Amino acid sequence: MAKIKPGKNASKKDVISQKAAALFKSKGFSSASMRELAEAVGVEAPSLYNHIGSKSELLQGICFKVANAFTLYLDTTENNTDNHATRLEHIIRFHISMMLDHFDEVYVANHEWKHLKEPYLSNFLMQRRGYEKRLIGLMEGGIGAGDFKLINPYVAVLTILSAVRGLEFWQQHKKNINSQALEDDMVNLLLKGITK
Amino acid sequence: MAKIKPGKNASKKDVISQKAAALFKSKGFSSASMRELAEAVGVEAPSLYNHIGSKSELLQGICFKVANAFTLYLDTTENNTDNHATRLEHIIRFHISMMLDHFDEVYVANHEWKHLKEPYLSNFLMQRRGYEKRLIGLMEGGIGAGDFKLINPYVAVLTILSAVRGLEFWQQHKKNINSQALEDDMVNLLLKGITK
DNA sequence: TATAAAAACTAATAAGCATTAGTTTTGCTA
DNA sequence: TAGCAAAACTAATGCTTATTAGTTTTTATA
Repeated sequence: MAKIKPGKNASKKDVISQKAAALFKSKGFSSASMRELAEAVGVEAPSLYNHIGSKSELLQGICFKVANAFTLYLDTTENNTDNHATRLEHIIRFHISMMLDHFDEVYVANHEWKHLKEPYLSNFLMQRRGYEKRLIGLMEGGIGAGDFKLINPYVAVLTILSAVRGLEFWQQHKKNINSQALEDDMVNLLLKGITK
Repeated sequence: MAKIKPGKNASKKDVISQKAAALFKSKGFSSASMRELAEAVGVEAPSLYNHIGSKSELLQGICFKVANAFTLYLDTTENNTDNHATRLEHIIRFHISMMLDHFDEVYVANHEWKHLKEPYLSNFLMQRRGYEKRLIGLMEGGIGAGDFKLINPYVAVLTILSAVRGLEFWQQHKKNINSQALEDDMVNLLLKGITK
C-alpha cells in the first residue's frame, strides 16, 4: 500500500494558501470565491477540498501565521539587553520587512481578520491586543528611562504601527525606490520627526 | 395633487446612507446584506429601493462624500499664506477631526473603496492619487524652504496619512482619553519624533 | 504489472443574494 | 373627507455561493 506523502501534500496545501492570500487581498475575503481560487490553483473548486478543510480555515491559517510571526519576534526582542530606542527600532524594521517580504499575508491579516469565525476571531483580537500592550510597555520603559519624550505611549504605539501598515500603499512603487532607503527614512521620521 | 417632499425624502435617504456606513464598516461591503440594512432602518429590504438606487450607489455616495470633503479642505489650505509646517499641521488636524467626527464614513471610504464599480473605482483612485500628489508638493515645498528635513517626501506623506488612519483603532478607547490631547500628541510625534 | 491511495472530476444540494413586479397601506393636501 | 402620491408590503426571479457525495483518473510503489 502506498504511503501518505506529507511533503507533497503540504506543498500543494501551501500553494492553495498562498494563492488564497493573493486572492483575499485583491478581492476581499467575502468577494473571493472558491471557484476563483480553484482557477488560480489550476483545478476545479471541489478538488480544493481534498487539501483544505474550508474557506474559513484558509483565512485562519493566514491570520495566525502572521500573528505568530510578530509575537515570536517580540519574544526575542524582550530577551535582549539593548536600550529602549534600539529595541523599538529593531521592531519597526521587522514590521517593515514583514510588509515587504510577506505582503499578501500581512495585508490579509490586517484587513480581513474581521471575517474569522469564533473562537478564532476572539483569539486573534486577544493576541493582537496583547502584542500592543507589550509594545506599550516597551514605550513606557523608554519614557521612564528618558530615552523617549513624554508622550502618551498608546498614541505612540498606534502611530508607529499604523505608519508601518501604510507601506501597503507603497507596494505599487516598490521598484522605483530603494527598500533600504525607504526603511531608513521611515524609521528616522518616526524617531526624530519631520521638522528640523 | 400632493407635491414631492424633497426634505423628508432626502432625510430618509440620509438615514439609510448613515446606517449603511455603520453596517459596511462592521461587516464589510460584501458581507453586509440589504436585509440587514433594512432591519437597521426598520423596513423590509425591497422598501429600501423606494429611496435608493442600489447597494453600489450607497457605497459610491459614502466614498465620494468623504473624498470630496478632503479635497475641498486641501483647496482652502493651498490658498492661504501660512508657512509649510503650519499648513501641514492644519491638514493633519483636519484628518484627525474627520476620523473622530465621521468615523463610519471615513472608515468605509478607506476600507471598502475596492468594491466600487467602474467608472467610480477609477475616479476614486484618481482623486486619491491627486490628493496625495498635492500633499507631496506641499512637503517638497517645505523641504525646499528649509522647514522640513531632507526626507523622501513620498515616504513622509504616506507615513502621515497612515498614522492618522490608525485612529480607527482608537475609537474603542475614545471615552477614556481627551481628544485634544490625543490630537496634540500625534501632531507632535509626526512633526518632532519620539526620541528626545 | 498489480494494487491502492491521492487527487482530480461531475453532479447535486441547499441556502443566500440583490433586485423587480405588482399590490396595499399610509399620510398629506385641497 | 376625497383623492393622490409616497412608501410600505408580499411574492417571485434568477443568479451565485460553499460544500458534499459519488465516481474516475492519475501516480507511485511493491
